[in-house]
Amino acid sequence: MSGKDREVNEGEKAFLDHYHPEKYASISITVDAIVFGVMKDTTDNYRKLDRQSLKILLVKRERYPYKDCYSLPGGFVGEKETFEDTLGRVLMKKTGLADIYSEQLYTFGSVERDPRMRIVSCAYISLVDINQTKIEGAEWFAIEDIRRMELAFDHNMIIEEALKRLRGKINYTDIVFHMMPQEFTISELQEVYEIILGKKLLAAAFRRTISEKLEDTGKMTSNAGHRPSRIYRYKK
Amino acid sequence: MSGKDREVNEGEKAFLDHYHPEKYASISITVDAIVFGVMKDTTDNYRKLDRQSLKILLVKRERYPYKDCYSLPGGFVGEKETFEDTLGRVLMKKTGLADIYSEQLYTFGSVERDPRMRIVSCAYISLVDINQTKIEGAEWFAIEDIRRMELAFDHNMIIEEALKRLRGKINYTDIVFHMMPQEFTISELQEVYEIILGKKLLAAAFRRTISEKLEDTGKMTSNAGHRPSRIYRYKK
DNA sequence: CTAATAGTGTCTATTAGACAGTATGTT
DNA sequence: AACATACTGTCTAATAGACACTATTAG
Repeated sequence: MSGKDREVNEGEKAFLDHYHPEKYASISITVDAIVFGVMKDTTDNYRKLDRQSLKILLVKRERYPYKDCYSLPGGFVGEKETFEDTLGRVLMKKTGLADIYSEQLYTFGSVERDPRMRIVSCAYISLVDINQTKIEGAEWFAIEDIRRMELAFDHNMIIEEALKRLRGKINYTDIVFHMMPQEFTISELQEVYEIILGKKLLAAAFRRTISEKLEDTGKMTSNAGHRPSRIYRYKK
Repeated sequence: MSGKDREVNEGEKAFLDHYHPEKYASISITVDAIVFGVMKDTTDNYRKLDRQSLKILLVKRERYPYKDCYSLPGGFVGEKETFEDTLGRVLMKKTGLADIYSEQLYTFGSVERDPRMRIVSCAYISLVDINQTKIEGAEWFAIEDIRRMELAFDHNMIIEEALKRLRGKINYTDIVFHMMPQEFTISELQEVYEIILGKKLLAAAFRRTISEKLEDTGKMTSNAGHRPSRIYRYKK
């Protein structure tokens, strides 16, 4: 039983007519997005595979506070706006992204996290296939580089929490595929798992377990300087 | 880099001096608690074990909106109050509980979830050992009964989400033990798992896997009308 | 003795880890 | 040929499911 379509009795109606929201605590809410993507870093050695790295989209703040610092893309939730609407609006405006996979991460509400006033951040994790998207106004940063930067607010901490969540979910969900290109090799996929989990996996075991989620495209890689690889897509 | 102790330059200082929070969107935040506990329902048959059931604490609303409806215990977050502080304050006031295990569940932010104004709910799951606590002002309800009730706001839905989270975490964390009495039998523990997972488990397998988390108290049950059971406590 | 639960033993099926060994492109 | 990667086969270890079997109490 929730909201709009509910029947309201006389007593409640009278109560609502005299309710003054202005007199309650003034806390603002922002939605911040941790947008993850996987990027290929091309190598010079013709024989070696391109290594991939996990990246996050950051924007440079144009205003105070933390002017000129990098931060997660985010913005204030409007009074008639759902978190998801805010997320979509903010991502479009600050990064140029539209319609990407997102899920709520956690809500950060410590009192002093923003110097302006009490601002609570509802953080969302978003995953994109970097190849399919054109970014405007934001830049991709590798996790290792971000760890050496001082981001605005508590955003360094938020990113670490996001990584933990990714790591926790990768083995019992199919979220990784939101970051993968349409077609990929098992080795590429394995490398993404390894980056997120922070450890090497055994190729044989990985192939066995992952293969049930994959569909053979019939294509093969070429000009790799070594044995070609089957190209797969995510099944279902 | 976050909040209070940060060095602030001249430009940012000037900006903050002229910042007026009042002119931004007015959204209120509540913290709502889903307090879970396990209760023994005594049987008449001297031979049968007492069955247990999973319960949630609800309070009857004394004010509009949803006056006289049952709802989750909750309350508004003060401007200088963390979510955890609000949670503690609200739980103490509405249920008499203090210092109980809690973790953030999810933040519910749909626009129409409260008829008064835009109110966002940051929901927390709390787990208590019912035997150790005295409840004042709230009542325990079995899940099955709650499913047949119409709770205030979107609280029915929030409870379902909380159950999903419990179910998801029970197998890779030790959270259940927050709901268990200090000492318990493996059968009792197994029943709690079964209630949360909504399915029967095989006793032999359950004993094997759970035993590493348990410590024998040396005590046994008695007067049970059947073979006595070892009594354990949670190890570590 | 019987009902009801406690607790063990064991066979099987499934899955993960380890790792050797084979396959196949490019230069 | 040699390098780098792709891919397969197989042995082993660990774990979960199934289920029969034994143990122990109160009445």
